[in-house]
Parts: sequence; C-alpha cells; structure tokens
Amino acid sequence: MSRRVTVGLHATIVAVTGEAPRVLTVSGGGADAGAPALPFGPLDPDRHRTLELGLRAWVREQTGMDLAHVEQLYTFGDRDRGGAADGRTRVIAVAYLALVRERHPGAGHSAAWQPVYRFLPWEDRRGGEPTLLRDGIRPALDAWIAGAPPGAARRERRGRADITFGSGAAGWDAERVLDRYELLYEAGLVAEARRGGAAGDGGAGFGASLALDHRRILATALGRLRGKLKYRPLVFELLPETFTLLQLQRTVETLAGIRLHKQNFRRLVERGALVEGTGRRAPATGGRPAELFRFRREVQHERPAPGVGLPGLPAAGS
Amino acid sequence: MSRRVTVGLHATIVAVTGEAPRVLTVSGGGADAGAPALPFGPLDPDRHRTLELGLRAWVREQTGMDLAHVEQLYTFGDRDRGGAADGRTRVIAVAYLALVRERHPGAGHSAAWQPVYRFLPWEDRRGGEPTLLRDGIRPALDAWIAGAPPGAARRERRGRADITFGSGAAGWDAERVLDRYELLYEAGLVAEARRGGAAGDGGAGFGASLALDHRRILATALGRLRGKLKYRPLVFELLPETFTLLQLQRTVETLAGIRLHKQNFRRLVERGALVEGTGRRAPATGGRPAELFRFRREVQHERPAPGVGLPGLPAAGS
DNA sequence: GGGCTTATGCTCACGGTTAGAATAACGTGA
DNA sequence: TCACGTTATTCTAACCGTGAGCATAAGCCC
Repeated sequence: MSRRVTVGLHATIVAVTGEAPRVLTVSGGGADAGAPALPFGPLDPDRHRTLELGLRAWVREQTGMDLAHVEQLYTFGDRDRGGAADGRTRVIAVAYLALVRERHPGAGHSAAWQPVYRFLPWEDRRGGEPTLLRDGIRPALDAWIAGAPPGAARRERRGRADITFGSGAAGWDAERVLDRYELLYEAGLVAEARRGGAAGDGGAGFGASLALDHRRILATALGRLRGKLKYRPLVFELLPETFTLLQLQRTVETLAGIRLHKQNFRRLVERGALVEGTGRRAPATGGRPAELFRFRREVQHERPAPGVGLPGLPAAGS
Repeated sequence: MSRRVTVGLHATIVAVTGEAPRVLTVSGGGADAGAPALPFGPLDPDRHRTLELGLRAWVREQTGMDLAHVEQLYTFGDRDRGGAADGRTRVIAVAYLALVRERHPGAGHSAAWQPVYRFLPWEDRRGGEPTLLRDGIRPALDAWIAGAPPGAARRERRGRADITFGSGAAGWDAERVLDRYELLYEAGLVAEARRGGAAGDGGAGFGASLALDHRRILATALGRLRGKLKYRPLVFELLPETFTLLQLQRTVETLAGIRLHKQNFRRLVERGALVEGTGRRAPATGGRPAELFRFRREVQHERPAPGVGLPGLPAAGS
C-alpha cells in the first residue's frame, strides 16, 4: 500500500431566508481560483468518535455554527474527484445535509450564505420555466444530443435529456436535481466538467461553480431535501418557532422550486395535523392578519410518514 | 495523527429464489465466533479507481460473482463499530446494495445464500403478523418501555415502539426496517447489542446475527429496497427475462414482506406500462396458464418514477 | 366607507384505489 | 367426456384524495 486514505467530512448547510434557499460557504482555497467551498475537513480518527461528530466539529471551527438536524447524504470516492493536496493521498468524501433555522452568519469567520439557485439556476421554476432553460440549456443539450452518432447512442442521450429535464411527455420531476446536474456535467455544460480533462477551457457553463465536487454534493442535497419534504417534517427545521401558513408554504415552494395552490396546501397541512394554531396572529403585512401556527412534534409519533404534500404526489399513509 | 484510516467496502447482495429473499454471505472470521458476514474488503487506493469498482473486485474475489445493479447505501464510521484487527486503525464502512438475477452460488468459494428473514424475522408479514412479534418482541419491548423512568422518557420509548412497530393508530410501515432494527438494538434485544458493552452475555436475542455491524447494513438494504420498489423498476433485476404477473407479484411481496391484492397489482403494472406481453404462455402449474411478460426497459425514459405500486402508496406521476 | 390585500372556508369534478364478483382457460379424475 | 379444482383475467361499485376555483372574512389605506 503506497497511498494513504483520508476521509473528508463535507457539510451542505441550508437555510431559507426571504424567498430563497441559501447554502453556507467558506472561501475555497483549492486549485480552482477561489471558488467558494462547502465547509469541510478531514476525519480525525483520534478525536472524532463518529463521522457526524467530526462534521459538527469542523463546522463549528469554520463557521462558528452548531448544527441541529444533520443527515448523511452520500459518499464520493472516485480517484479523480480531487481534494488531495499531493497526488499521494486518496481522499474520500462523506457528504452531509444540515438544516438550520434562520441565519447565524457566525461572526469572525469567512463563512457566507449564498443563494442555492446561484449554483443550480435551472432548478428554480417558481416563476415558470426559467429563460435560462429555454434559451440556454435546452439548445445546448440539443447540440450535445446531435453530437452523438446517430442511432442508439443519440436516442439514449435524447431519452436522458427528456426524462431529466422533463421535455418529453413526462413533466418536471423536482427531485431529479442530481440527474440534471450530472447530465450537464457529462455534456460539458458546467465549468467544472472541464477542470480535469481538457485543461482550463474556462468556458462559463451554466450556474456558478463551487470548489472540488461540491456542486455535485449540493445537487445531491437539494434533491434529497426535496424528496424528503414529502414524508418528513423537515421544513420546520428551517422555520421559526411560530409561523403563518403562508410562510410555511413559501418555504416549501422555495425548496421545491415550484408554486403550490394555496388553499389545497393549507388543507393538506391541516388535515395532516402537522401544525396547531396558537391563538395569536401575525403582524399584518397588508391584508387580513394570519394566524400563527406551531409545529406539532407529536406528529412524528402518530403517523408513519408526515410530510407536507407536494402536487402530483398524493400524501402517503392515509 | 496516530491512527490510520481504512475504508471497507461492504456488499449486500440480494436475490429472490422461491418465495424468499436471500442474501449472499461468506464465512465470517471475526471475533464473533464465525457469524456469517457480508462480502467485504478494504478499498485499495492504488488499484480501485472508484469505490464501486473496488466493491465489485472484492465480490468477484470472494464469491466469484459479477454484479449488475449496484447502489450505495450508507457509510458507517462510529469508532466502536468494530472491524479493526488491531486497535490502531479506524475502519469506515461504505455499504452497497446489489441485486442479482436468480442464484449463482459461485463455485469454489465459501459463499452461501441465506434467507434474509433469518436475520430479520419480524419483517416478514406475508402470513399476517408473525407470532414472534406478538409473543416475543412486543412483550420484550413492553418490558423495555416499562424499564424507563415514568414520564417523558417512558412516553418517548412508547412512542418510538408504536411508530416503528405499528402498534398505535398507525399501521405497519414496511420501509422502517432500519428503525425497527435500531430500536431492538437499543433495547438490547438483538445479540450483537451486547457484544460491545456488557461482555459476552450471549443472550439469544431475536433473529440470527451477522458479523460486525452487518445486520444493520442488511436492515438498511432491505429498507432501501422496499422504498425504492415504489418508484424504480428494481424488481426486474431479480427476475428472469420473461415471467408471469404472478411471479412478479410474488417477488414484490417477498421483498415487501406483505401480501398484495392480485387484481389490483395486475392493473397497476399494466397501466404503468411496465411490462409487455410476449405471446407465449408459461408452463401450466395447475390452473389456467399465464401469459409470459417482459420488462419494458423504455419505461425508464418515459415516466418519471416507474415503480410497482404498493398499497397505501398511490402511484406517483399520473 | 370604498377599495385593496391576504386569510380562510367550502364545493365540485375527476381520477385513482380498494375490494370483490364474475368469467375464462387449463388439467385431472370419475 | 364432464364436473371440479385451480389459476388467470376482466369488470364494477363504493370511496377518497386531489386539483381548481368561488365566496366570504378581516385587516389596512385613503
């Protein structure tokens, strides 16, 4: 065994402020000219009793933030994924998703909140299909498809593009964030796809880049988050103690990247007994004041899959 | 840095033969007196370009089997999870799930197929609630609940038991395999829960044990498999090229651990356009001969989430 | 008070699921 | 050859949840 193995712990820390999901980044010091990075650091086998504790320690050190909800996402280990200072160390990355309430910038650290959709702009469809998709990505994908030899190979590319970007009969599947990112990567349409191979082509590509494979991790995180919203009460990790139903809806929409029907959303949430009204009402913002609600934590001990119900996806566990 | 880090690659290889899901095991050489183990081996940073390739190499070496469908499950890294020969190495485990068609015992190797439900007997409810659950597990859980101090702690235990084992208002959630295993582990009701702590209590516990934390990995795998059946055409990885609808149904039931309504299952599968009839019919087995069907691979390029539809879980993507 | 804005309540149509009954097709044994 | 058991396949009817929109309530601003 000549090479050593190192395990890196990477955190995708997500919050929702205003109408945008944000991810916490630190100033990346990698080979790629200061692209922002997710907070991360190597597992210290002596100090860190579990991977998750190691992650929390690194995040505290780099951002001054204590994490509440943390879950493991995926482990990346390709040889060419980068992350090694020398060429002599094999660096495995264990990626985590963390959700935090509100924003604590963590003073004195280089950490900063960035809008998630800066890195994955095609994922935000709240205002309908983004023009970037219609005018930029789809044409570029068409070119990529046409670049394959006719026959099976081309049909294969066409099929993948249709299913991931919802061009064909099937609609947009909000959860396929990773599939879409990986398709763009393979098609050479994101800047970091060219870092390894054809040297610094430097071509823009779509969306902003992150250091290393951190944009892939972010895509994994967003996809997982969107999927899990449906059967776990995760949104409440991102909301203050009390909130209005519209706040709740906006937060879900923000993450899911789509708009929801207001009345039906309210009905689902209430029928699911996810929340309970406090008698109080929110400071009016122009119209009739809304009641403030609180998350009913007991729900997790009552129903098998308590989630907020997204469209097209009937609430499971009737 | 005094200790080294090693990454182990672990494979949960599942097949369905007859009416039982089976997992491939090798003779475990661990501290725990030859409990069977999942095939595994350390990542070799020089030879293995990706984690998955490393896994395949180890499986081939230990079982003589080439894997088709492989997906990553989870990464385990607690310090006390075992796996280190000396006390000087920190061993991380990256666990994978693989599905294979039929059974290839892989001659010349010590590998053997074991029924999955030997290790997780409470998960098979095809014949109704197993007596082991009613007569063994539930009473033992009740004792564990009663063992907590009255008040919040006890309510907490009660709530967890109710939700994971479906005692309360909520029914049985087939996917919570890992939750159930971990509850039994915490309650000290599986043998390996006592390995680390109170020395060789050796108490039987429920279900057969696997080496290291391999039973936890198996539970993770079964849960993931059950969940994914609903939105991915995974079953077909386990079936021969052509099959009858009843064969398909039995395979799903076998994995899900529950019985399904025959007519409705057929309708779901057909409406989902998951299969296409070959004109041929299966050799009769006592009744009217059934038509043989074939998986329509194109489906993956047509619909966003093609799965087999389990009850209570309306087929997504109408 | 009129007009604007947002909250909240309610209804209706549609499509899917659940649960069975009913019928078809094959082998077996009287 | 015919009744019978077995499994396959087709069809129906009740029920439920979702999707979409109308209608009303309750604040603010002028």
